[in-house]
Amino acid sequence: MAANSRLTIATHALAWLALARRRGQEVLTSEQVAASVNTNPVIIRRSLGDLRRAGLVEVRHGAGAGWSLAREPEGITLLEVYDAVDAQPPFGLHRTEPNLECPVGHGIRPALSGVYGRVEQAMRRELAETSIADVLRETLVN
Amino acid sequence: MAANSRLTIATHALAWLALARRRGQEVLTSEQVAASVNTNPVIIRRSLGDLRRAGLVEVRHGAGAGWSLAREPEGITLLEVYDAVDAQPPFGLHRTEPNLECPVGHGIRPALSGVYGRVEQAMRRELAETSIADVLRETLVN
DNA sequence: GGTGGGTGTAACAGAAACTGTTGCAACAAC
DNA sequence: GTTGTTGCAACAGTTTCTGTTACACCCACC
Repeated sequence: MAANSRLTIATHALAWLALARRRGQEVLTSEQVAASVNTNPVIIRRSLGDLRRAGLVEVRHGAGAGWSLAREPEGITLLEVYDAVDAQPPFGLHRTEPNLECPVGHGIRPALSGVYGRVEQAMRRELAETSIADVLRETLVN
Repeated sequence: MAANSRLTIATHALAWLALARRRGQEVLTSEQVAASVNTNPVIIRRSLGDLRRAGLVEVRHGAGAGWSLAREPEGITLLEVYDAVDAQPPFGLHRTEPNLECPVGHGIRPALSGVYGRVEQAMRRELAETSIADVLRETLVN
């Protein structure tokens, strides 16, 4: 599968909004964000639409419209962004149901669900450690 | 993308090999494994081929051929299986290069690589905590 | 109250990845 | 040799994501 870049696009957009705000430009259009990410404005609207539904950004319509952060960048963690864009989980179970008459086929799905759940929890703990402000700081030193 | 089920298929095959061995049947054919996973034998050969290259299973050719574990199931961790099947990493960077003239576009890829690396390390630590024997034990209580 | 710049969303094309399938060469026990 | 099995290439089908076009809707501003 194509590597999932949704979290990357959304984080990029948020970091750019945070930097623009620090520079005094509160509102950016999807076209301005798209110019930094180097993609189509519709991709940005889809991504920022997810973030708006999660309460991370706000949108203004009409003339002079555009997007702005709904919260301080220090308070937005990558875990919230991850949940907002609902990227696919790292591992999937069997696509077709295994043979339930085999003892392994019968019990392996709940067993793996437990392992995969712990893995995802570890991932989430790590994502919660980093904020948009952290990403922006790291970005600007490069 | 379709959820990645490679780790699931490989782990299922290993658990089944471990159980069969405990029952006195050292060697299984790809068709016997496929019957438990409920898929095509070629899928199993591809998966077990990855595990063979990683030294986790052994194969015998000719008549009476088939697959067997190369190590004790207690000593095979899901991290080794994960590395053997090289599933895709959970997050991808931008598909097209961002605008390098924008300060965010310029520095965000190394910044995100750092975060994503820490997330993957957390995932790997968790995968290393579980062995095939653990999975089999959990499987048989369900 | 128009007007114009921008968002919201549907529809569709293209690319990429994975699964599943068929077919056949290679191989080794018997 | 015969037979059962792996190794692998080639291809179709499905799914998912990205990218693109098109158009309705919205609202600050004149």
